[in-house]
Amino acid sequence: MDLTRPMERYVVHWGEMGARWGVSRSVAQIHALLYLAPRPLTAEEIADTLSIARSNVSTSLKELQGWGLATMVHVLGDRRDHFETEKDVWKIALKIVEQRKQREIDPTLGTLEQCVREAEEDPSTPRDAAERMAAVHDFLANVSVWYDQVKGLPPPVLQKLVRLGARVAQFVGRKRG
Amino acid sequence: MDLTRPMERYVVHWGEMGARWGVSRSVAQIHALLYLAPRPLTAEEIADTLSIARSNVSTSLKELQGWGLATMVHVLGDRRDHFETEKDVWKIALKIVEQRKQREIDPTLGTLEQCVREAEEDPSTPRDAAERMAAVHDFLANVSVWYDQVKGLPPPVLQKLVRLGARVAQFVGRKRG
DNA sequence: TGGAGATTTCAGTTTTTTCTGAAACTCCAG
DNA sequence: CTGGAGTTTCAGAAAAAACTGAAATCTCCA
Repeated sequence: MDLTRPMERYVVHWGEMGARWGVSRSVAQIHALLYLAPRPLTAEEIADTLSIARSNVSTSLKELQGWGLATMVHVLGDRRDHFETEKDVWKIALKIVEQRKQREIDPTLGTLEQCVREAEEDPSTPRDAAERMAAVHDFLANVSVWYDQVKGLPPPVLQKLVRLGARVAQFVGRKRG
Repeated sequence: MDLTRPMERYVVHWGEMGARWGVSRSVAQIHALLYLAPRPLTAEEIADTLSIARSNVSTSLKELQGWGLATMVHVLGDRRDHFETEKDVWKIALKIVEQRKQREIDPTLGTLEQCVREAEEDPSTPRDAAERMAAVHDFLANVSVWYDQVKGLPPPVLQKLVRLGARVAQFVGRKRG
């Protein structure tokens, strides 16, 4: 696919961003490309457009599919696989958060629980340390539960909430005050 | 400093987590260590405890200070620098988010603005593509403004909001409905 | 002023991650 | 079957990131 200057810039920047957040450059670039593309692309088109190896595209697409950020589709009369991505930014964001939660936060909660339990049993671990670990655990658990509730809300409602911003705190304050 | 088994496990896990989120292992481990430590530690103690080079500790501490996650303090009668970290998990979280916003989101907003502007001027860039870039920009801008409002709320209020979870949406819905 | 303790810098090494290209595999039409 | 288009796998190359140790710098005090 042909990339105009601004599109290229977007894709490159998105690659950098991905890298800073623990996703490989290629994966992020491919996602950005699919996001801008007017139609599903084949792996080869992607490789050509971004100048990366065909095999790299294959691997990266698999990873994107694992994140739920790319889906394979077929075009009538074409034997090749084509790929596209969600275009709704809110849905994209929710998927990313969901995945990171599943892959990192949830396992961390498990580990922290064990740490806290062991720390409480172990007489040589200072009480303070155990309490601090517990504080981190509780924090993550709270945020996790919050997210599970919020993720179900339809994007427009989420948008409304975000637009309201801190004023939500006042609503809530009044309700309880 | 002596690390008991559970503490060691905590520190190691936190190191892994850091690595997955774009912070070097050492930096994350040092932060975890300072978080658990009962008193400010010297760079040398940190190096010994974590078995990493003294110079690495120096660099990492500087980075942590840059994030606002470690502060230098002095102990009476001791010439060496000692380091400690915030113990309130909410405050730690807010600092991290604040920094990532400043370092990554804000510059990204700038880039996206330019991309969108150029894309609108450039006749060879499809209208669709320009609109999609704009959608990402607007999304990030919204979240950014939201965060700026929310970060000022005192941690206890934030906690309350998180505990309320999705029910906040209903409050808001009723208020407007 | 000099020198010991403390810290930082930085060039080079090690480790980790990412990417490539060739080979292997799959699937289908002829 | 057989051939070719399409895709995946994987061992090794390349690139990027993290880490080390030695030397330079700083700082305080006798």
